[in-house]
Amino acid sequence: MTSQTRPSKRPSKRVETRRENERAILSAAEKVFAEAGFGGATMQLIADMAGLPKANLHYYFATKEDLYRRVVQDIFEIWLHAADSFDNAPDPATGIGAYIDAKMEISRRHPNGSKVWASEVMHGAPVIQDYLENTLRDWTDGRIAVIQGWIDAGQMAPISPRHLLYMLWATTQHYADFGHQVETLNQGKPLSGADWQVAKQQVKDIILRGIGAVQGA
Amino acid sequence: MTSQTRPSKRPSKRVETRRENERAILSAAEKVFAEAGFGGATMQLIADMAGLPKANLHYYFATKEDLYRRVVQDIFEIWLHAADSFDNAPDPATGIGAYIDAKMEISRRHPNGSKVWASEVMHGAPVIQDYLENTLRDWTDGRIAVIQGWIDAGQMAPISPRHLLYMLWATTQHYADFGHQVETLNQGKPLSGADWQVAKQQVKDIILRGIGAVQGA
DNA sequence: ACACAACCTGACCAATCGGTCAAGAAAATT
DNA sequence: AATTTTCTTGACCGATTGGTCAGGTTGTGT
Repeated sequence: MTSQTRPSKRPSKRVETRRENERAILSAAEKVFAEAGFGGATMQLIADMAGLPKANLHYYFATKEDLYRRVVQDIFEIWLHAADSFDNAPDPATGIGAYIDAKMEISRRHPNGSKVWASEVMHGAPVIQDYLENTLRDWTDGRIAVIQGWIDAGQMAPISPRHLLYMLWATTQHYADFGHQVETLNQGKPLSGADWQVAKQQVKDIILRGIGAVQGA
Repeated sequence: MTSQTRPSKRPSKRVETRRENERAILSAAEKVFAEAGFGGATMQLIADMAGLPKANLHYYFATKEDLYRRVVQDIFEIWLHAADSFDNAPDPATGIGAYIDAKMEISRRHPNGSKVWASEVMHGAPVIQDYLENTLRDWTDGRIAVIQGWIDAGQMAPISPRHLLYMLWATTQHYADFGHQVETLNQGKPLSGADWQVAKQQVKDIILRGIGAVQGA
């Protein structure tokens, strides 16, 4: 009974430590990669921030690129799942509005992840090109179909769904990727809760009005 | 008469060579910095691309950081002057429309510069923080006043001028910074002239409609 | 033609990087 | 308690980097 034959029982100290260390490393790596870029980041800096000796990082992640890949993949998951609110929406105002909310919240809560993602794409997506060509392309095609459905149903103006998606991505991610610029122009202070509320509302207002989104079925 | 006492005459071979070399270096540097980031870029790679020995780079630009600073500053100038079309516009549709056109054209013609700028800001603006705090802040305040004037004159909806600017920056720069993603989702082919036309028109349509821009005085 | 300044560059260097490894510590298994 | 497995870490290494420098070349003014 004291043994851990049942996997649902309290995890062994080994497993727990491993999970903690991996989380500490990934968290530190996300921050360092976001602040310095892949080329500017050093394993030593990540190790220091994670509170572990450098050699220990290489025990959990064989190479710098492996570690980086994990960070990018984790972000991609979050990024992709933000669109769950997109589906099953009765009308564009609800669906797109919820998507904007979700993506703005990601920019607010995961600014470092957003930056890593942006950096990866900007440099030609060296490690996640296959994700772009498969997962993201499929995802995009699906949402385009949904938007086109709304257009066909006369629930919004006949715009290009694809470019609308780009617009949503750009506008929401700007608050993370260019957060430093936004902060500098905000007297050097981070956006307050109220500021975020205004930003979020304004993005929704302008875009939803811009595409002539109709509320209700 | 054969001498070059008059500065307006044909420049000496020395001056000409210097200008050519500097331009070659800056052009190569922009590309390499955009593709690899500051940390990932190497002086050797820039030198190879510029067709010069590495030591020669250090003759024209003392350090890697000096070279990088010049690249960023040059971009900033272009970026800033895109707003000339903004001023003296009779109404929001004309002014903002022209600004969108100008910035979309920059994304199309100077994608590398855009990426370098984005990368610089994303990493906390280590070399152009003072530009952000002074030049850009003044510039921004000025345009905010212009937009507020339009709002007060009832020529557009009462939105937050500041967040509108962020939206314009984000949407237009997306086509440069995330150009690789856009291209991947476009069957892996670069946007055609027609594609750019559609993108440009759509950004203008949605935003101008979104802010309730009124044409004419 | 001469002298001076500007420009060019191969060879070189100290510093830093990602990654390795062997030897030991800690935990799990028997 | 013994043994095996997993984890930890300081010391180390080859490779690459930004930057230097001495000596040569080229252009310019006199």
